Amino acid sequence: MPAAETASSTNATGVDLNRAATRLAALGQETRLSIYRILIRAMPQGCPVGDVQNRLNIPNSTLSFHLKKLVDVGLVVQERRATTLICRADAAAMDQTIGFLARECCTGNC
Amino acid sequence: MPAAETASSTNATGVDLNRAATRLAALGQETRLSIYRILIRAMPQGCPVGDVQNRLNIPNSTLSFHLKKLVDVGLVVQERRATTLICRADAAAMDQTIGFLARECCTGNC
DNA sequence: TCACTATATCCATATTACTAGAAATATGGA
DNA sequence: TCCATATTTCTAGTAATATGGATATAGTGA
Repeated sequence: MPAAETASSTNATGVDLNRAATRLAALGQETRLSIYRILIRAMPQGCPVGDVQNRLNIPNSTLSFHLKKLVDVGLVVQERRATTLICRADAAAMDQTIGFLARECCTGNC
Repeated sequence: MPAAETASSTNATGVDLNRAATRLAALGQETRLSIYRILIRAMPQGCPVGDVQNRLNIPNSTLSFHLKKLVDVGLVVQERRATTLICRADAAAMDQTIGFLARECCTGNC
């Protein structure tokens, strides 16, 4: 009898599940989704934090809070260039997440 | 000068943004992502609520809470068949959401 | 109508997330 | 070193979300 597919299972699928959920949750917030879209559109050069802030018109502390989440889950990477931080969307991370959703479609039954 | 891309903008993109964020947030929770994956794998026949519960081993109130969210955002549709409710993942809704993420890649700069 | 199964709602509680002002840190130039 | 700019961390208030037991509702067949 296979183990129940609980959210807390610790096998490989559980790890994938956790990572996918964490990333989807990161994108599931309007401000962060807005940030992410700006970075997607700015690929592959990336975009400085300050420019993102100017586009969104939000306090820097709020932006930093959300940006950190995107970086923490691996959807965004940052690179210092002098005093500015360039942010870039990590396309591979997104592909991985989308892949997790689409993979194994229609393979089980109830 | 274009309007700032705030989360609360009310143009078409803002509506799309809100819907995408809401759906991604719905999937960004391990239990709900588990539910959704079960339904993806059970396509196109779908899966009764009770079977989902047996697979996940969670209280029915908790399952109902999460299932409702997935239905509310349009990712899952339900169809009554006698006393059981058949749940089905709505592939079009998912495509729409993924499309929102991927669309207009690399078209802007900072 | 009654009983049975399937599912949802109500409620209380615990946890986590969002926001933004203020202060702190980091980097490079004068 | 001192300054200016860029960005983060701290902090606290507020709001939203998750969980699960108890209870209610809906549908079906006897």
